[in-house]
Amino acid sequence: MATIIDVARKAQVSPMTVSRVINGTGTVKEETRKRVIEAMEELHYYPDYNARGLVKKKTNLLCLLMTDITNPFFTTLARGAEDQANRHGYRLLFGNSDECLDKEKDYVDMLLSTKVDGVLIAPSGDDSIKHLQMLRKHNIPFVILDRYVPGIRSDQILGDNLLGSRLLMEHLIQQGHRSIACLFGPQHISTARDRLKGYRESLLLNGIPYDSSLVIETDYRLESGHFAIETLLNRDPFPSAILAANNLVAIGAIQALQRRGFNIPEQMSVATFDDLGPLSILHPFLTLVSQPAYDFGSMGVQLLLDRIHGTGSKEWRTIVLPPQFIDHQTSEKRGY
Amino acid sequence: MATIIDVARKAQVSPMTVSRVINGTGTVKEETRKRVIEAMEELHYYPDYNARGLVKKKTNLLCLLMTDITNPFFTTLARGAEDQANRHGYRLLFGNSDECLDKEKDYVDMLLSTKVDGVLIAPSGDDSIKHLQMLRKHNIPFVILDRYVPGIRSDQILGDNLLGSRLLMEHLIQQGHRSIACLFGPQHISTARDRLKGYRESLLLNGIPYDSSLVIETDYRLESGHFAIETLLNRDPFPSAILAANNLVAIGAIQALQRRGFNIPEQMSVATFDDLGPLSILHPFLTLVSQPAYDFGSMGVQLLLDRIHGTGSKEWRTIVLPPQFIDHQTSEKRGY
DNA sequence: CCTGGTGTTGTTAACGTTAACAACACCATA
DNA sequence: TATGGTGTTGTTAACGTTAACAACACCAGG
Repeated sequence: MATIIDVARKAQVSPMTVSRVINGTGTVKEETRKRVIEAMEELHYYPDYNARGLVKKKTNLLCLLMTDITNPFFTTLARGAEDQANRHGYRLLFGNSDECLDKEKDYVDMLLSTKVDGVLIAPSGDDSIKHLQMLRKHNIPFVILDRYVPGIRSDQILGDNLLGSRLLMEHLIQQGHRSIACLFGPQHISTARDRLKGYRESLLLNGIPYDSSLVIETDYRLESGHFAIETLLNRDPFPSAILAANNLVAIGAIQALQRRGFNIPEQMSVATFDDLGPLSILHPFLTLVSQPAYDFGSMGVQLLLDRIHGTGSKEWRTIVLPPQFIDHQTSEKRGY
Repeated sequence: MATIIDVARKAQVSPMTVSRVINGTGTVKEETRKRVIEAMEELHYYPDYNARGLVKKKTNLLCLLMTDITNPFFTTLARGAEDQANRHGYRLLFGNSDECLDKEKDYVDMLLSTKVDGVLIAPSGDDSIKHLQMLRKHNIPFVILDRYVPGIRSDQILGDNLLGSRLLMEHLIQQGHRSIACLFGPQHISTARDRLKGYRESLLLNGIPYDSSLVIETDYRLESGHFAIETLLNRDPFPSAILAANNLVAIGAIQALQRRGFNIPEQMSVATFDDLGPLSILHPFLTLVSQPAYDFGSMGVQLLLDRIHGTGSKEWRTIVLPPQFIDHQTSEKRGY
């Protein structure tokens, strides 16, 4: 509750001198500095970041806007971002768009009023371009994470989903699978497009015909994994392996299969993307390519700060982080 | 970049009139209101929350300070808090103390400068009392989540860990286990104390002698689950069941056991606390009591807002949310 | 003794917003 | 026609901080 003026009065100096002590700017006699510090401590003084931001036009606030905090990929990413931001004296606001364009818009509006210094965003989909253009118009630097958005250039940190998809398919095919279902994700999301593309390319490369009755759309949520299995069960042929759009769809699918009495992985191999938190360490069901989520966050902040401070390259930078192949059935790990 | 003054000029009114339109306070002629709104849109005007906060002494910012964002319990809790905060027009800042008192202190300092309206905190332990007293001294309302702190009174949302522990023990004992190990958590954390207490009481109630060689300390982290198993293996007797301090310790223990060739759950039953995200849906290894994490967050925000607005009771309120017993081995769910 | 630099401190105004009050027009009523 | 209420708008000052500049003391060098 004490202000810089209270401190100044107590230390018998002007507020400006106190400000200099706080910020380490200008020169202050050692004796005066001591008096000021003493006064600050006695009054339990904390500078007001908002007032400071008002005059400095800089809030030291970043925002990380994600599509789903409860997804382990994003929580780990968030940790990376948080650590890196704090290390550089920035605070980090979290937002959750829930894969929903409208919620994303609400957050962007809020950010414009909060006057954040920069934004890390995992876009909800291609239509997010509106929001990105809005940020750009207001001169708020941003870094795109995980999903690229056609039509906008910016700094971005992406995974290689095409390669990831191919790795999983090669693995399945190598294991002898020829009838592989693909539960693909929403096509307005770049990761889902690339993963589907990888599926088709791998089939082609291995001379396996594309069978549209094995290919089913999902929405990246657990429930759509259930539905996909129901649909699949009514079709012919029934596959021996599944490439799932993402981790949640994979879980949903496995759960539905188990309910129907299938043994996993004996009667059905399941491969998918992104890790699933601590439990996956000991899970024998899944083969997956994971992404270095922590690095997504920490490098994202790094790129963003470079842009904010004008350090680093003037060009837009795209960093592609390599997928890591993990077969939980054999505990085999390989980097690419 | 446009300010309220730019809008005022464009709409040919005073800034105050614009302010009235924005906030819906006072009276403004319909025709004027239209002109103002038009001007705001043309200029892409967004009010500056910081400037507003400065004069209103209210930031509409809350903070949720947790011990570990990557723990599914807290991410779900975070979702509950976020949804509830947004519903009431509040923004939510997230913080991660990493079970570390110093990091917690840094966050509290930061919050005092950020002038948040209120704080939700899952304390790192009993020593957090310093930080809570600091908040209180600065008149920042707070709600304690998950772990109580002896010596401080406040609004709080807690689980019933004593009951939870008993439920798990009853279950194990009912299944015929007599030699049950306890991997207990840090004793400066209330949840760990209560869980250990439940262990001892259940033994007593069932006439099973307490054997200190079956009781091992952990630090709530995955690795300490490993170490605990190593220690256990060198001791006599070897248990047939384990009560693990929390979800991560349980995973660590299971992993270590599997490496040693143990079949889970045939050769060892494992019971623990809190859910583990989507994967646990299909995990056959664990028996656990989970807590309604989403409600922790959403009710916490509710309590906090009541306190901030002065609505609700003057008395400190403690809400104890009941544990839910889940046996993933049988998919049995029971509420208590 | 003057000059000019250096070190130290203070003054003023501004950042964008809103609270409190003032002012004025308009209308109905006595 | 005077009175007073109501509806609408504007003016001033304040929130807590810092940038830009001003001011002054002190000392070395000519």
